[in-house]
Amino acid sequence: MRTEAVDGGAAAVDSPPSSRTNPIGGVGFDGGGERPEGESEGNLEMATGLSENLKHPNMVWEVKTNQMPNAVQKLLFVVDKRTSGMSESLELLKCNENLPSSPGYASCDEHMELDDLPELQAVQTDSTPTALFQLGTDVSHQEYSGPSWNQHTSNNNSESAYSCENGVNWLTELANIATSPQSPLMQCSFYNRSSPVHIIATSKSLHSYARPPPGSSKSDSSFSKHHLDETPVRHERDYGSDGLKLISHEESISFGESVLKLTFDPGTVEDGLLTVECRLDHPFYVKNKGWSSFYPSLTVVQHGIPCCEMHIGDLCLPPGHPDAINFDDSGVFDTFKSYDFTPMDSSAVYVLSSMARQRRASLSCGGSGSQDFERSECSKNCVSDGSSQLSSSSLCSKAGKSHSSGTASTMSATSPNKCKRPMNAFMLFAKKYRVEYTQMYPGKDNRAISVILGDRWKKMKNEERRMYTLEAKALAEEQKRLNPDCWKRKRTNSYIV
DNA sequence: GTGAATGAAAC
DNA sequence: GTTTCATTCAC
Repeated sequence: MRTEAVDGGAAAVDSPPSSRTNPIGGVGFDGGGERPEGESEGNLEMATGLSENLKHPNMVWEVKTNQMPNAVQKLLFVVDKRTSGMSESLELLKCNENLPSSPGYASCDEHMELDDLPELQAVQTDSTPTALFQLGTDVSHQEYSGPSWNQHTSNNNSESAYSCENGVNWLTELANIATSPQSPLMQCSFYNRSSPVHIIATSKSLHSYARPPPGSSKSDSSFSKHHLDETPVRHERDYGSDGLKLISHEESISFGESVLKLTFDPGTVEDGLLTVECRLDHPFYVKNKGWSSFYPSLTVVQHGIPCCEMHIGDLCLPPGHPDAINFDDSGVFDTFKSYDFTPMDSSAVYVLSSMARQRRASLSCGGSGSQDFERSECSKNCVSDGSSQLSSSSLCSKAGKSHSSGTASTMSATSPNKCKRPMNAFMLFAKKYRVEYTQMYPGKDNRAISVILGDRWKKMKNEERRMYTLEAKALAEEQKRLNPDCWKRKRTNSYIV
């Protein structure tokens, strides 16, 4: 499979005849060759090819199977920016990795209650393989009559409701496009959707294929046929009904980038385990926690999605999952109130923050509109997330934890103007591994753990530290923007009224 | 409240 | 160059 830009400022997902294209989303599995002995686990790897600027990664889907580990299919999602007006705004479309709980889905969660988003509709699916996805600046999604990105969409979608009028705000149009039924971002009904989710959704077949074959090993063609013949719905129907339980994670370097290798347990014996590679900042929707990632602060900066910290045992849900819908993540969404994004941000973050602002205005909840107040709200929301044991985004961290420590929780109501310094790279590392080390060395005092952590930190290679440094920088930049005085050194008692 | 680590930023 | 403070929690 290949993806390439086409003329007219369009992004296209082209599926050559020879590719074993997964009909639901344009990611295909190349099931060729024999499965290496001893491997019983499906291995679906996804990687996002990052451009030099992390903010604007080219999305590269990479699919491997155990049957043919050396055969890697890459899907590069490129947006042609030649067309005027195709600002960075559209880049969000290529930044979405579209995992079941990918950033793109944030905008399509019914429970997000985005007042200004088009109403979501159940997406019908059919089995027709998708050949092309195209977005043009002058053709709004509802007008597009060519081969549909998502042919699993309902024909009776309320397209007319989203009609683009002259002079419509580009961002609004973008939002419409991004949230249209045809948009890959909107394939959010887990059981119906295509795209990323497909990664997991269709992995059932991959898994089944990866399992020890009932008889002789399956051939490439059989796998291919199996894939093409079955509709996504059939794949997804009984897949992940209870979510995917995260059972292990590790960080590794892939294509020069730090990636997370996650292993999920679908919960059914026949499905085996699912191994996925994704970016460090990839958010997942976790049962009873909401959006979560291993690097919440990176996620909020990269995708604008405040997250809780993800842990082993977390149950990842697709946004369309009933449990996901029932989870009240309004607090997470309200976090967007904290960000004062400008059109210069030109990202999904800006779009979402704008929506959040509109929503806030419509709700007219009153109270201070100051950032500080909102940050307090943010903290409160994070803390109020009782199901989340650990911190939410570091930007929205435990500042509001309000335990007795007077110095640490100075962002409380008593000193609303005080914000906490963002963590540096080591602190992020320490926070992440302190628990692990504490368990590893039971009985060790926390100070001793700190020594071990410091020692470990010094021994780490630069590339290993890089992810933390990156996250720390992102945090610092964000904090500077939101609170330039954050690093102001304490003048004794001066900030305590 | 202290301490133990590291690092960024203010003094 | 020095100081402060981010996290964490037993003490």
